[in-house]
Amino acid sequence: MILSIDLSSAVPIYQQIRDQVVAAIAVGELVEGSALPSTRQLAGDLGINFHTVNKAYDLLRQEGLLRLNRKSGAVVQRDAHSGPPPPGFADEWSVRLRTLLAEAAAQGVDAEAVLTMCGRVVGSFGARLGGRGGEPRDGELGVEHRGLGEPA
Amino acid sequence: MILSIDLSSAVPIYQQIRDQVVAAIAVGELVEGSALPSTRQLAGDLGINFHTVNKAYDLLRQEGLLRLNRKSGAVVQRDAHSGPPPPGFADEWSVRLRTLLAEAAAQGVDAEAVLTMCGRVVGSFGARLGGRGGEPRDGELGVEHRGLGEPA
DNA sequence: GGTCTGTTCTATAAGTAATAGAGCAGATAA
DNA sequence: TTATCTGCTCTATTACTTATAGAACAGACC
Repeated sequence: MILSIDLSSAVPIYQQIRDQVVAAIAVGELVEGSALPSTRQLAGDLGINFHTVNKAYDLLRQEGLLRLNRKSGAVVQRDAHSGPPPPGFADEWSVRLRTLLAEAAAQGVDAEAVLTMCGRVVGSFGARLGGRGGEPRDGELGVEHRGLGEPA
Repeated sequence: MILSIDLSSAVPIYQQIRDQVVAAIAVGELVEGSALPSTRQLAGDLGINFHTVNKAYDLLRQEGLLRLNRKSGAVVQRDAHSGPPPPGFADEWSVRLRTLLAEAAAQGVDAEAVLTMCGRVVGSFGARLGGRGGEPRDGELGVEHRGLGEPA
């Protein structure tokens, strides 16, 4: 998994981290049991403060996607195959879905195109099924910078 | 169109207003040419500051959905039938779509269910086609409060 | 003991969200 | 002309968020 952050983005850093971990779980790059690097480690690799990583991990824990403890560090707690979503998730999520799809509709993207894009995205998630990937069981996260990063 | 805001929500008020105008355009409740109430009028009806409404309208103008001028006030500039989306919109939008769909996938919503929900939402937008609604051409916005609103 | 982990506290600087009041320019109607 | 409406701009304040930083604690591991 390659984690990249964009310091010049309007999206907060902690949210960029969260979004990318969520995407990695959706794709199958991270599965239940996968270990993530420690907050200080990842912060050092990304060149940011460890409190920012802490915030991202804490958010992921609140969403039920991460398990944190002193013993084993940060471990993925659930993935697409860990069972049904928590109660109430679908309702809350579909509200946001409606808002996002409405934006495309208002801007003139026709219904067919919208559903085609949805299908393509969802299809890209299932791509890694069956194999469970090449033992992605360790916190080997690549690091990539965009924006204000020095070339080091 | 009924505009309701939730003062206790984590979503900023100006964004709630924006989202609901976008949704109204997607559904067909507002079409190209529809007039919206003035900033001060809507602010008064909602019991909020007119600068907050101003911010929402300004956002909608930046997105190309609203036209603002001293003469005619706030007027919807485009809807689903006003032609193709502006260049670059689809790219930027699909990034957000991927993030949102990934969240559902990671939480265990299966691909089929996700696409079903997408289809249902998109279908609800096309519901008002053909008729163009019952002349929704005036700033007759209902107002509804949730959260900390006094019963007045 | 030393080092790693998550966790918690305080603190600061910069930015955002929402409030408020005042005023200007142009268009409209009494 | 006067009065009122409109969008628009300016300053200002309060509260919250974002990201930084340093310090410390408890538990696990070698």
